[in-house]
Amino acid sequence: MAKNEARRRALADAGLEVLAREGSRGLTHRAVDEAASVPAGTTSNYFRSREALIAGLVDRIGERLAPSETDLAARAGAEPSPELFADYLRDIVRRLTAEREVTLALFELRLESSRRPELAAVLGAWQRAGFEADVAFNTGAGLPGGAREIALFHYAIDGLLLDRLTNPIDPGTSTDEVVDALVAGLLPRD
Amino acid sequence: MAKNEARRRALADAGLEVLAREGSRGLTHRAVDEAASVPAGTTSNYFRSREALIAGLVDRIGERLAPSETDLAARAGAEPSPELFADYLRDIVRRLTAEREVTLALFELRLESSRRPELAAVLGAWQRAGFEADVAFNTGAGLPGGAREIALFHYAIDGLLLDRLTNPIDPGTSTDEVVDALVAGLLPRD
DNA sequence: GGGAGACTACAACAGATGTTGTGGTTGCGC
DNA sequence: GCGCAACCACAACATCTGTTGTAGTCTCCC
Repeated sequence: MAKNEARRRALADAGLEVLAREGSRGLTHRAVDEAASVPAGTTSNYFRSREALIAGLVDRIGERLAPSETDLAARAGAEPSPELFADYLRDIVRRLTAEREVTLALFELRLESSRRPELAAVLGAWQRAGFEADVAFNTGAGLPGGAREIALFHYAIDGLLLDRLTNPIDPGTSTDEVVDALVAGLLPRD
Repeated sequence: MAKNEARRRALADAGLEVLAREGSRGLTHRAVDEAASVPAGTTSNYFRSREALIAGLVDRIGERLAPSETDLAARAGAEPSPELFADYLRDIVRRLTAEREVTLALFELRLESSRRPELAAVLGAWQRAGFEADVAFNTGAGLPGGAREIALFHYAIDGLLLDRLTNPIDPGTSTDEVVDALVAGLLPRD
């Protein structure tokens, strides 16, 4: 049993890279070894089976996409307004677009979870927790909109990201403009 | 060279089934043979390489998800209104949710196209054509909203479908309600 | 009914992949 | 210095996969 956590994280990161670059099909122990520049067999030592490897990637993606302390602090400070909400949203989208690799890997994992119950449990719980945190922040900040409205934003942002990271149907409009239009439409007035 | 079109379609359908059920990783010639209940090697005869197989699936998905004649006729008949627009949208979402298999396969292919330029070209063109048809219908029907607004609907609907087909974050709200909320928010007033 | 051409079943092979085992090395407590 | 346990590199194996080739079968037109 391997326990070196730093190396484990490095391997998981390499795995996410492979997943984004080559897709679920290319995600093999050996490919991760190569991406991480470690001797062949190392990934097999840390993640004994392919299933374990995927589970490791899910854990790691949770770490990578968790809001940082500074983000949370910034959120807590300012006073609520639709403009602020739009600011946050633009930031999130910008970050996820920049972390293209992780975001694409997350889409892969979400699809994978549609056919692996044990993955669905872990990933679903993580997603729902994030969603509920968003709702809590929103209501806590005195912004309009409850769970339903926040869910709408999740749907739209997910679809937007998928579009922008693959084949944009409307490349003429900037991503920020799209986000603003979404906020204008979906955030309840007052 | 094989030319039996009916069998070719049957194989492509089986391929989409495999793609949805097992993911990109499980999509192999032999798996398609099995799903289609044909002797091993048949899929290899029709789709000489894995790439050709994927291209075949894209073609087939275009056929499967094209709006039917009757749909188009129904669209052409009625007089435009936001309610009608919502009706259409609910129908589309219902249909894509029911054809879970094809929709999931399409998501797989979209992700795959993010790393296969030749796939991106075909799939991207198909997507953009569908998008432009939606825009044309919308403006032709005298409904408010141009390309930008229709794009918002595409994003939101895609995200909604992905959510509903994998791990719904807000199972309490019915899909129809979500669509209605989207129309209420995103369709320009008058 | 016979022959040409298309279609199909099946075999074969090289390379990739998941998984397990086996030694060797390293670092740490005593 | 010594032993122990954790960690690591590497080899090996059976299985799966993509791809190609070949021979058999069917169909349809003359």
